[in-house]
This record gives sequence, structure tokens and C-alpha cells, in this order.
Amino acid sequence: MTGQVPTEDGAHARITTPRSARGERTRGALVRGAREVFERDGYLDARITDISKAAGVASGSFYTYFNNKEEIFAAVVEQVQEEMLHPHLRERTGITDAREMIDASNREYLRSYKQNARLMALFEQVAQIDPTFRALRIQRGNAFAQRNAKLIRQLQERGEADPSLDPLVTAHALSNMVSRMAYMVYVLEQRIAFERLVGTLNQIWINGLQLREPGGHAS
Amino acid sequence: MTGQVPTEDGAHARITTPRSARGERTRGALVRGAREVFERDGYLDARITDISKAAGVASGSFYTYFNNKEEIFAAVVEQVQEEMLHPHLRERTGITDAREMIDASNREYLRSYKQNARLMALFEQVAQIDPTFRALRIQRGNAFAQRNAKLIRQLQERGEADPSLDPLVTAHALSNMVSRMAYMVYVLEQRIAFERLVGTLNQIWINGLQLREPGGHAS
Amino acid sequence: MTGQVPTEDGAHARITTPRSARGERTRGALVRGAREVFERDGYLDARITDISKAAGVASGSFYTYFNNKEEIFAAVVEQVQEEMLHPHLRERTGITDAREMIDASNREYLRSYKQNARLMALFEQVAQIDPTFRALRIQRGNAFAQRNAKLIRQLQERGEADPSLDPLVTAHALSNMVSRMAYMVYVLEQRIAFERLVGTLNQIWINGLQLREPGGHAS
Amino acid sequence: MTGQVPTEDGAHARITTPRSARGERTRGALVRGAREVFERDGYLDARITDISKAAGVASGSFYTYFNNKEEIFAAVVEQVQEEMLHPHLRERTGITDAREMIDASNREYLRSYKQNARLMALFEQVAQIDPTFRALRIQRGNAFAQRNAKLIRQLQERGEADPSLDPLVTAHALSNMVSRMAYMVYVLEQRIAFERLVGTLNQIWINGLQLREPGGHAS
DNA sequence: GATGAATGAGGTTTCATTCAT
DNA sequence: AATGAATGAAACCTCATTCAT
Repeated sequence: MTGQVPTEDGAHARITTPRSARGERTRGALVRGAREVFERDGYLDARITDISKAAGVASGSFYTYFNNKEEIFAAVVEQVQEEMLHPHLRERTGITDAREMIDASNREYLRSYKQNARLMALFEQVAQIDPTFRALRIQRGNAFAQRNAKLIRQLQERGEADPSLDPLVTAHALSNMVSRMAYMVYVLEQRIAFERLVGTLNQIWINGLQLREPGGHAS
Repeated sequence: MTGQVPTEDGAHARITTPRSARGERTRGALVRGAREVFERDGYLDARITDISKAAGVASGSFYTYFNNKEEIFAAVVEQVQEEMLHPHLRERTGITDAREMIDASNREYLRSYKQNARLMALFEQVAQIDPTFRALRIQRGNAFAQRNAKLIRQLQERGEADPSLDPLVTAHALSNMVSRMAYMVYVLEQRIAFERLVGTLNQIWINGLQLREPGGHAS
Repeated sequence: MTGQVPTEDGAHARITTPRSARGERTRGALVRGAREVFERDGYLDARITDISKAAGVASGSFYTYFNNKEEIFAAVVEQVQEEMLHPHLRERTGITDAREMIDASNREYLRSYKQNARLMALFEQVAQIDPTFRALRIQRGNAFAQRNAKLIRQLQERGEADPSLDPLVTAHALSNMVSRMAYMVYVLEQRIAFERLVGTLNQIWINGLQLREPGGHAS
Repeated sequence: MTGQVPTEDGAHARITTPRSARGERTRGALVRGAREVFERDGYLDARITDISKAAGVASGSFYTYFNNKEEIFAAVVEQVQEEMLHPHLRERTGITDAREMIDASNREYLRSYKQNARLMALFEQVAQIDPTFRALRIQRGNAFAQRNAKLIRQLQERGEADPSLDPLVTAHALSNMVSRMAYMVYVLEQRIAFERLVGTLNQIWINGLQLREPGGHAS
């Protein structure tokens, strides 16, 4: 009746948004505990009991703030996103040259992926398991690809990129290539030196798009 | 861990390799049933009971041939591989031109992926869940990349491909790009027309490698 | 268990009889909330949390005034009884004729039952569940039957009622008949028109007792 | 897929109708255990664990045959009904006189109720709690009343019963009177001697209906 | 007194695995 | 070998009750 969180099913919505400082602390401990357990045991093997234990609260307290594993996982994701929130690259660095932009973008992505490999593995796993989270990922991937497709189109219009490429498909393909390589190297632990990885991926982007000097004449 | 009886696979030696024709039939039914259930319910939600039911045998019979879900999944994979076993492309078609080879290879891969989308989704899922199967995939990916890396090296030596690219990393990157796009389109059902997909991916391979005419002079 | 403080009811002496006006208000809100929840959800599904919520007080406040669901139910019953407390029929109306009395009494009972059907259903339910409340009902039923038995005996002595009937058993039987019909019609919602119901029940009373004109001569 | 019991929701119908003798034995033990526990602890306090324990089977075995407490209760009811199934009174005894029929019928009903008091208490309780079972009771009550109403109508037509009574309402009322008295005496344990009880109730039926000699002239 | 979060016992349910026939 | 019922170890989840603020 009173300001309850709008949950999916609207059933007997029992979960609470913490009103007191103490509640805030407990909820926080649970999210932290969940992250710890998820990273350690994986999504499937994480038991709610263990999360509560890791948070140092009674098992029942979990249900004060979350209805199930899925929900607390969403909270972990949210928390991680806030953590990772940097100002956007271009805005920060003012890069305009396409090559530099590609390098900066790939470099930053791979660095961050490497840094949070455990978490990325987890996200990858959950996307395979939970439809809700999978949908979220698709959405993000699409938004990202759309942005990149626009950049590619601009380059094509300026005569700086291969005009025969479909911008959207290309954007998807190149992004997927990078993210999959990040997964391969940092989650599956196939050892490739960072610089070699970035360098090769950059080169494939540049070659793939047939990037030319802004002037327009080939090197 | 200590002094295991030297059985076939080191397990607790209970499963039987069917000797009789009847046994062969039962085992076959189980594998077929498993595939059906896996494709329908996904790996996680597939219950051994359901597999037995789908196979039309008693639940207990499962354990005559397999020890657990993982093992029967392996059997499904094996069966599928036999099915998909075509004679290798080059051997079959005798293609030698790199561009043609890329097209033939991507085209065949995507066609087959589309054809078996359900199964591919399943494999993707299980690779996220089961370490054994994950290792298998890594191994295959590596073998495949190694083969492609060798081809790339040959092209570079003949002056037909960008010599600055790391052959192995490039091979991994381009393969991952294709397989990930296949996943995106045929499992996640992001609609992209087949020809546009193949065409764009081919072009990125060609551009990415900076493939030149066998003659050796740039366009 | 040992050496209990001699409190009002011998319980573990925690509940408070409100001293302040604020306390009075809170207690009242709880009883009102309980009634609402009991009528809505039934006794079994009424959760103490819900009662507190319906009362607009914190869940913990419940225990300031009551120890458990049973106790607050008793409070609801008490409150309802006060509400329903009419001056007694005869005293109010001065009826002395047996037939008129039967009609007035049945009519009033059924009217009130219909009016408070939800509550009556609740009482019926709780009587099935809670021994304390069940005992209370038995007691009331007996008191009521005893009163009626006395009237029947008087009628028999005056030659106005069948002398072969056991007054107490008859009193119970006829009362039970009426209350059970009320339950059937207004709780179980078996549609019978009010007047037909009252009329038939009156007639069975009259026939059952073989009521004769006060004068004493048979019909 | 194969001959499953048609359950209400048809979901993942997991319960089994025993195919083997052993299964039959286990199911039987569960129903017997349930009856024992229900009679001992009441419906509400009966835990599925206890039922399994009383049946001497593992807790999980319960779910081989039943999905929940409600279902096994239904099985108990069914079993009891089979037990109580006597050939119908009239058919058995060939009674045609209304008075004798009333006596025989009430006598038999009360005898049986007394005999199975614990069970009847249980049924009464569950009817208050479980809508499914409540509906069943209503249905039965209606069927029974309809039969009796027909008899009353016949008597009225033959001039042997008070023609002013509504047959259906009267039938309900008199039946409810008897069943409620049975409840009062044998469940609530209000001591009334059997013969006095039957005698008084018979008399109220006879008086209530104003039963006359078949010949038609009053006594 | 009021608050609302924390507690944890207790019951339910699932299903991989075993085993007697 | 096949059968299908029995087993019991987990996990989950609820909510009456307590308690620090």
C-alpha cells in the first residue's frame, strides 16, 4: 500500500527499500556479499543462504530486500555499473581522429574487462541463463552498435571508410570481435599480451574499415 | 584421488558399454531423448527423469549408460558431430583462391549455424556452465585458429596479406567475429538477412587481412 | 514456568493496557485493522504484519498490546459484541405470545446474521480452529439453550407445548437448526428468500413444539 | 504423457498412480498415515513430514503420490467413504412408513457419526478451511435435501404432512438440525444420551412435518 | 510508546541417485 | 538389462517474535 517498489508481478510485494540507515547498511552488505559469492561460486552455485552468510546477516534478512537470486543479481549489476561509470571517452579526451579513437576505445574496453574479468565472466554466464538479463545485454549491444554505425556512416560519407560495408552489421561485427577476444583472453585465460591484443584488434578495425587519412589519399 | 582402479575413464566404473543389440537400442533412445529435452528445456532445466521419459525408458535405465547429465550431454555432442561431419571444404571443392575460400567457409559455417541454431544455443549455454565442455571448446577454437593462422602466414609470405598482423591473434579475432555474429543473429534472433551478413563478414575478413590479388601488386 | 509474577492473566506479562490517550488510539487502530484483515483474508491467512499495516502502525507495535493473533481476535469479538448489544427482545418489545416471540427472535437473528455474514463466517471458522474460542461458543450456546429450555418447560406446563419433548435437547435442536440455516444461506450463499426462510423456520418451531393457543384447546 | 491422473492444473503433473504392488502398498500406507495424523493433530497442524513418518516412508515419497496436503486429504475422504458405504437404508430394510423411516435414518446417521466422531470433526474443520472441500459438502447437502424435499412433497400430496411448509427449505432445516446436533454431541462432547437424542430429533421431525397417520385422521 | 529491521526455526518441495524385483 | 518406486540431502521461503534506536 505504501510506496512499495514497483516489482514485476505486483503480487504480495514484500520487499522493502531501506528507510533507515541500518537498513541501508544491511542491504549494502547483502549486495556486497552477493558479489563476493557470485564471483567465487558462479551464479548457479550461489545459494541465498551463502549470500546472507557472506553479508553477516540472518538468512531471512535476504528477503527483506530481495525476492530471489535474480533480483539481487540485478542489484549487483547496478552497483557495478555505477562503479565503472567514467565520463565518456571522447568527451573526456577530445579525440577526433578515427584511428586514435579506435585505439582509445579498444584499449579502455580491454583494460576494464581485464580488471573485472571475474565479473565479466559472471555477466556472460548469467546472460546465458536468465532471459531478463539476456534481454538487457541485447539492448545494450544494439545501442552501442547503433552509435558506432553512425560513426562509420560519417566516415564513409567523408570518403574515409570503405563505402561497400553495411555500417550497422559492421559495427556489430567489430564490437563482437573485440568483446569476444576479451572474453577469450581474460575469462578463458588464453594468454595474449595486452599490447599485441590491442594492436591487432586496432589494425583489424582500421583495415576492416579501410580507414584512409582524412585528406583522402591513401598512405 | 588415490590409487584409482584403472577403468576406462577413471570414474567409479559403473556404466556399461552396451553389448547387446537391446542395449544399443536403449542407449540410442536415451541420446535421442536427451537431445530433444536439451533443445526444448535447455541444459539446466533438463531433468534426467525427463530424458528417460522422452526416451521411453524407465528412469533407472539412464544410469546403465551414463552417470550424470554431463555425460549424456557429451554423447549428444558426439552424435551431433558425426551428423555434421562433411568432408572438409577445400578437399571437397578444391578452392584455392583466398577470397573464395573465405566466402565458402563463412557461408557454410553460417548456414550450418542457422540450421542448428537450437543446438548451437545449447552448446553456448553449456560452455558457460560446464568446465569440461568449456575446455573442449577452447581446444577446438585453438585448433581451428591455428589452422587459419597458418593460412594467414602463408598469405603474408606471399605478399598477399597485411604483414603487420599477428597471424594467430588475427585468426582468433576473425573467427570469433563470425561465430559471435552467428550467435547474435540465429540464437538471439537479431534479424539480419543472410546475404548481407555473409557479405559484410567476408568483406571485413578481406579488408582486415588486406588481401591482394595473387599477382602481388596492390589495387 | 516457575514462580510467575502474578499478573492479570498469568501470561508472561508483557502486554500493556493502554494508559495514555495515544496508547488507546493505537490499540483501537489495531483492533479495527484486525477486523478488516480477518474479514478480508480469513483467520488463517491473516498475518500479524498485515494487521499492523492495516492499522497504520509499525509491526512491532502489535506486541505492545497483544501477544498473538488469538488475543487480538478476542478483542475483535469483544468489540463486535458491544456493537451488537441491543436491549433484549422481550424487554424491548414486551412480546409475550410464544408465536410472536419465535418470529421476532428468528427474524432478528437472521437479519443480524445476514447483516454481519462476513463476521459470522469468521467466527464459525475460528471456532473450528481455536479451542479457546470454541469453548466460548459452547458456553454461549448452552446459556442460550438453557433460557429457551426454560420457556419450553413453561409452555409444556401450561399445556401449550408437546409435553413429550425434552426441553433442553429441543431447545438446542431448534436453535442449531436456525443458526445452521443462517450459515447455509448467508455464508455459503445458498439463495433462499428471507421471508421464506423465516416463515419456514418459524413454522417448524411452532409445529415442532406443537404450540397451541394459550387457551389450551387443540386446533 | 502416459496415463497421468487428470489433476486440476495439468501443470507438470508429476504424481503417479501406483502401477506396482509395492507402489500400492506405499500409497496405502500414506493414506493410512495421513488419516492417523489428521485425526491426531487436526488438518492445520498436520505436517507432510509427519504423514510420511507415520506411513513409515521417506519424506520425498509423499510427492510420488500427492502434490500437497489437500490432495492426500481428498484421498482420506474417499477411503472413508468407501468404508462407510452401506447399502441404502430403505433398500435394505424395505421401510415405507414415514415415522419408521425417519427413525431409521436419524438413528443410523447418529450412530455412524458417533462412531466416526474424530473424522467428522476433521471434515467439519476442513470444510471451514478448504474451498474445494467446502464446495463438495454443499453439493452433497443439496443432493440430500433434494431427495428429502421430494419425500416431503409426496407426503404433503397425500395429506400426511403440513402443506404450508416449503419442502426444500424444510428438508434443509431438518437435516441441518440433525447434523448440527450430532456435531454438538459427538464432536463438542455435550453429553446427551443417544436414545434421548434420537427420540427428541425424531419427534421434532414428526411434529415439524405434522405427520399424520396414512389414513389421514389425526391422532 | 513507536518504529521497522533482524532473526531463525520450521515447513515445503525437488530430483539425482539407488535398489529391490 | 529394465523397471519404477524409494530415498533423503539440499534449498527455498515465510512470518511470528524480538530488539536496538
